[in-house]
Amino acid sequence: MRRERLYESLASHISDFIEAQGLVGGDRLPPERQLAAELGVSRATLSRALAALETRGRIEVRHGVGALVRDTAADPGVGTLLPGFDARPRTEVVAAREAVLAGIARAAAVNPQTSLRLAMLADDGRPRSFEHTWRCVRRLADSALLADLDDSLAGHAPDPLPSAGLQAGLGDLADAIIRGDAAGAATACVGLLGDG
Amino acid sequence: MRRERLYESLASHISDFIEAQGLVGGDRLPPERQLAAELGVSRATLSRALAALETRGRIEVRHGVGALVRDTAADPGVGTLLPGFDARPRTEVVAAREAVLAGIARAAAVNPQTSLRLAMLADDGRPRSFEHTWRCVRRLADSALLADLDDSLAGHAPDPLPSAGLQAGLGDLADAIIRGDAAGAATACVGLLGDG
DNA sequence: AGTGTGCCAGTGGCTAGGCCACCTGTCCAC
DNA sequence: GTGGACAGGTGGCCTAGCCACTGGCACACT
Repeated sequence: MRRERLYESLASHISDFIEAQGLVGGDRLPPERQLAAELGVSRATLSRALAALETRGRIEVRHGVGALVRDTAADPGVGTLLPGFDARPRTEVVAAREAVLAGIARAAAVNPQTSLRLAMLADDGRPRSFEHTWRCVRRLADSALLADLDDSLAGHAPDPLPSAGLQAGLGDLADAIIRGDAAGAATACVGLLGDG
Repeated sequence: MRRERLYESLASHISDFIEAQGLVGGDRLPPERQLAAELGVSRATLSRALAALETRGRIEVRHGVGALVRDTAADPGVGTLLPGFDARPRTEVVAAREAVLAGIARAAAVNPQTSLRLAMLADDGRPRSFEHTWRCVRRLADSALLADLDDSLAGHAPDPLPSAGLQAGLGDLADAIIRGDAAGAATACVGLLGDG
């Protein structure tokens, strides 16, 4: 029943604009002054709309640079599963899941069991997948509670898309766990879900 | 380390203000014009800070009425999502809370805001308490979700008792955060709750 | 007395224009 | 080649103001 605020509907509009233009991670939106003129709103209002999109994790606004589209696996609708999570700023959910990932990695690194470590090694020539690696790490960590927390947060801070950076990160993670380096394993998880 | 935006630090400040004034659900904040004048910022910036607090669920802003404090108890939080903590092995709960602690410490270390760091320094001669230090760190981390997770787990992996080891650990934690060393801050949290 | 109606003061929403801080590329001196 | 100065473009923030919405009040009417 509450009237929608202009900058809120603007945020949706810009999100559609990103989609329509086929912009992907790293691409830049037009400058605020230009975009405001094109959309027929003041720069202040447009800026608030961009801020709203930033808390949703859709873009990243950098002083002196511009508004950058963030690479995100689109997962509309999952928010209804766990009401409350979707109201949280996306950066918080990402930080929380990364904290859980780090905890799982730490637990996996201190587990003396060795057989599972082998399954984590990269197949010859084939790139490491997040899903496969992570499944092995979770089993090695052997904590149902941490795994549940991971699942709860996964829908809202989803698995990262394959990329060169992800490959390197997964490699660091696997190496640290095989070495039994708990601190290194935890550190390797930071940034794994996307540059938060 | 990204410079913090004024309206973001303002949001934290106002959140503290709500706490300090003892405002509860339904209470009204001062009008924007007055609050902006008292805080020495423009009304536009203050309004953006209020918008940020609204997306965090801390307040609700109504056109023609004002900014109303929201009852945080009404938010079921994460605790209800993961029932049956008591049934989990204690080691798992401890590991999970330590993971959350590490995530909070990491977030605190990368927060460019400096004023809160000073409050974390040990009082002359008096031992550092876990409660006080941790309260400062959580504030610095500025993540409602991680704080909720911490609260949910705290009842089952309670705060540690004062000891020489705890003193050293808290010192390491504070030093790392003041240095802005995220990895060090996270590592300092391991073992803090006692090797249960 | 009860009821409805219009008004109005106070509130947030939004605009306009401007100055400043920040980033990045370029160009020049070394 | 390398490092520093510089300029253009960008977002951050401010001042000043008008508009839209809400809620309570006085006033009329029943």
